[in-house]
Amino acid sequence: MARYNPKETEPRWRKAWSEADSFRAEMLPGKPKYYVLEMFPYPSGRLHMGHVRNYSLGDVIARFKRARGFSVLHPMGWDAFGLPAENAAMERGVDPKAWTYENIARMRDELKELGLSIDWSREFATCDVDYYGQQQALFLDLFARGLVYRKEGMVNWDPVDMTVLANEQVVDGRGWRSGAVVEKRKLNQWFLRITDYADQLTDDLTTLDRWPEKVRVMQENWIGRSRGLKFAFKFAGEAPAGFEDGLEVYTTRPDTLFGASFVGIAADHPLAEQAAARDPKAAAFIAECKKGGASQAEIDTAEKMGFNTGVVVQHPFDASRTLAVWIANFILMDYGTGAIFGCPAHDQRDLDFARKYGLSVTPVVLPPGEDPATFDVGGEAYTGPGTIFHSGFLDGLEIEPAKAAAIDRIEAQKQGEGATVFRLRDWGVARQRGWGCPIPVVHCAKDGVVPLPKSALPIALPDDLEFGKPGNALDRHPSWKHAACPVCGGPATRETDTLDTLVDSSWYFARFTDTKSPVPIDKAAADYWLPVDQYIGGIEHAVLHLLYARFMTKALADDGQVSVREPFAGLFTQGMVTHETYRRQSGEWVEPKDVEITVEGNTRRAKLIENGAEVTIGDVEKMSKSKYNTVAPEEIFGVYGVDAARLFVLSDSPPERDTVWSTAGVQGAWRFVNRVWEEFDSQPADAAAAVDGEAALAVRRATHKLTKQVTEAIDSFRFNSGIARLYEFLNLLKANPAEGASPAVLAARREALLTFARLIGPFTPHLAEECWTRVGGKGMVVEASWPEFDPALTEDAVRILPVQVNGKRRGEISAPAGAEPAEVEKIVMEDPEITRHLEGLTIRKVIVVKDRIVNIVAA
RNA sequence: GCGGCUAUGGCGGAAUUGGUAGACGCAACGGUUUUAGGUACCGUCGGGCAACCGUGGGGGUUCGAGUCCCUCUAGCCGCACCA
Repeated sequence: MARYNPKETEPRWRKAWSEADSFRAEMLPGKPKYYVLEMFPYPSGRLHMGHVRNYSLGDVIARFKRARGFSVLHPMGWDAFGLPAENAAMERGVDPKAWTYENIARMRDELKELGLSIDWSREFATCDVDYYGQQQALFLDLFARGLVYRKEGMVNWDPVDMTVLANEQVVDGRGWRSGAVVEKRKLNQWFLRITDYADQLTDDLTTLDRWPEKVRVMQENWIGRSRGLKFAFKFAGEAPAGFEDGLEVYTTRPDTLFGASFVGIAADHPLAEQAAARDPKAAAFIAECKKGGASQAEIDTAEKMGFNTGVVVQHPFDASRTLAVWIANFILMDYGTGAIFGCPAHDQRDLDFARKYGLSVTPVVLPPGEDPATFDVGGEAYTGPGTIFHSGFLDGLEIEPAKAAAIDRIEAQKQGEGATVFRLRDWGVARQRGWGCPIPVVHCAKDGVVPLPKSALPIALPDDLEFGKPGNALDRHPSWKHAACPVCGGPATRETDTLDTLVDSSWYFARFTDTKSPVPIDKAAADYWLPVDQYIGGIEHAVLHLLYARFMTKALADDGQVSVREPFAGLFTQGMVTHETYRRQSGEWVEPKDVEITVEGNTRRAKLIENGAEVTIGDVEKMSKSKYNTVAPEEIFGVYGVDAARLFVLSDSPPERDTVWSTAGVQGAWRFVNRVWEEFDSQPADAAAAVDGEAALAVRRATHKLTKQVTEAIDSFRFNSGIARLYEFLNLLKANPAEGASPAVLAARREALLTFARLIGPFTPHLAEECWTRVGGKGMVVEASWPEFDPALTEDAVRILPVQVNGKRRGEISAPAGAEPAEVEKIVMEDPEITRHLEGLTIRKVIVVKDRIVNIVAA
């Protein structure tokens, strides 16, 4: 009996699938479709364990759905524009394009080695001129619909990457890739009107019932819809220049308007700038405010500070009441109108501010049960429910009706109106980079910004960009930017900004439905395949990519290019692959492969293989090059084969959780692979057909039960549980070996093995084929249908029922499946082991849960 | 601060969704094979001598709770002076 040899079998089966073109996706009208997509990789050049896990997860679903009769689309491509290529170019003087395509070639080989059921005929990279040319067409379509605009505005500038970033790409005040502290700069920028879709993007979250709750919540918070009132205060004296219509504020608590004691404006509010112009003290205060950091810790500890501008406004409901306008450091210019009214009694920040500057604090919401004569908020603002008081026409109302009444009154006075405000800002998409999709417009001295006609597309990147120094290589190219204006024919300058790479990934899933289409999206193909039925990727894209893709889909739907309004019907966010970290005594990181672990009792120790030096075992962390805790997939493939590696990453933890890579773990998977092969190899290929007898029936029942369990486990993303059932079943087969078995058992085993080979197909596809062939399966597993189970055979004929007395387990009995309570009770009462515990007790009640359990209540 | 999630043996995790807690794997321990073993195979494996006790702590509902309710604690993730 030969040991299983993955080095020989695995490439052979991959070749067989490839030759049979097994994974080509086809539009078959009579068949249900299923589109499985994993987030496409950035071609860094090396496959890591995170990729192995991500693509193995998707492959399980793809192979499973294919076997279940779906026409499956499971494509692969490359998110290939972006800064790493430019950095490599700058550091090593290589050409970004050549560097990227070399990386793609290497990673393609590694991915193919994983044995994924991918339709490689649909492969593309976002840096293919065909793809980004189509993206330029799409950009022009959005432009024509008024969803693209240019605006001079404050933008996030990453001084290291030397480019603008979207709000979503700034994390804790730092660039998401470079980690550099982001600066504010005033630039002329390209924006997509994602805020036009803010309502839909919020509302439609409720339709995404196969998305993780967590991601929906994160998106909802990011969009940050709030409903309230926008209105303008009239000035008590003469209105400052530019404020003839008053000072506009936004509030979600119009019900507390009578509790207002001041008006606050942001330090960069135009009115504050006016104050600074005439008063050096105001200017100094504003400068002080701007110094404050944006980090979490700094905001938490920042004290409320204010500066009274001397400007005074009138209360909208009582012109005799006036409110001073303060510049305050806790008000943000880019939310709402950059100005608020302060109601200290019912807002903690306003209260802190009022206490510091001795402003009045008037409660206007009376908590239930409080005495209006004595109620006082003290040091803590009251934000709970209650009845409005001290508030003129609002007195006696509850909060919600009071909000409505206040809005009605303001609207009647023509001072403002109910308003919805979003935290979401428009998406700044221009990047000052040379390795990206050029924006297809020109700047003409006579005609201004002119979009190019589609006939001019693609606007290809020049091949001789010079990336040796920082900054935009396109901008400094000697000739590329010179173009003719399509309107007047005169000389014009090409836009040298390129599109954010997140634009590339916001529609690639639609392009996969027809990668050869002469227009961006082939409507028929998109209508057949979209939406993506199961999308799989990391949680880190919960807001960025997933929000942009949703926006793009809605925009394209409104443009008639797709029919769906949501791109991803199901989303699964998988956990990371982690590993222990190791350090020398000197503090330097050490790679796992250089470390030997020894175990004494419950204590694990590590030392260097090289010289036995003591190594400190650190935390388990995400595999990363900087922590030296990576394990190279190709080395694992070389030792244990691809199937063992796939099996381990799928079996160890539930897919949504982080999984800890361990050599011992993959060895366990490897043992399973070998045990499976042994079992198939020991089965005579020509077993008899007769299937009866007790032992044979037991094997058959177990087979059908297994089929049911594995099917359900895959359907519900509980791959680790499904694999555990497969392990269990193998143990059972070993207990009923082929050697010396009756013809009936041999036949039952044959059925079991043919089923087993198909059930392991999604997890260990190569092993599945080898096993299937060994016991005479017809064709290949990838062509075979998923095994069906007979519900009648998934249940045991005889049930072991635990018997409890007063909730404590006192024994067990055997009863036929489906036995009636009376019948079961009779068996129980004949069991001396159980009745022993009932001596001297009176039976009050006997609870029999059919096929489950018996509980006797006695006293 | 707000929102979300999690807590089960030495470890990763199961538990038919209210019905035998600890499946399956890893580690450990014992054994067999082997010239040898960081191989393979077989066995043991929550705690306790036992009655019993055990799913982060406390309380509750129930014949019965890892699962439902209340409460507390710890940890993780996301967001945030958002008006």
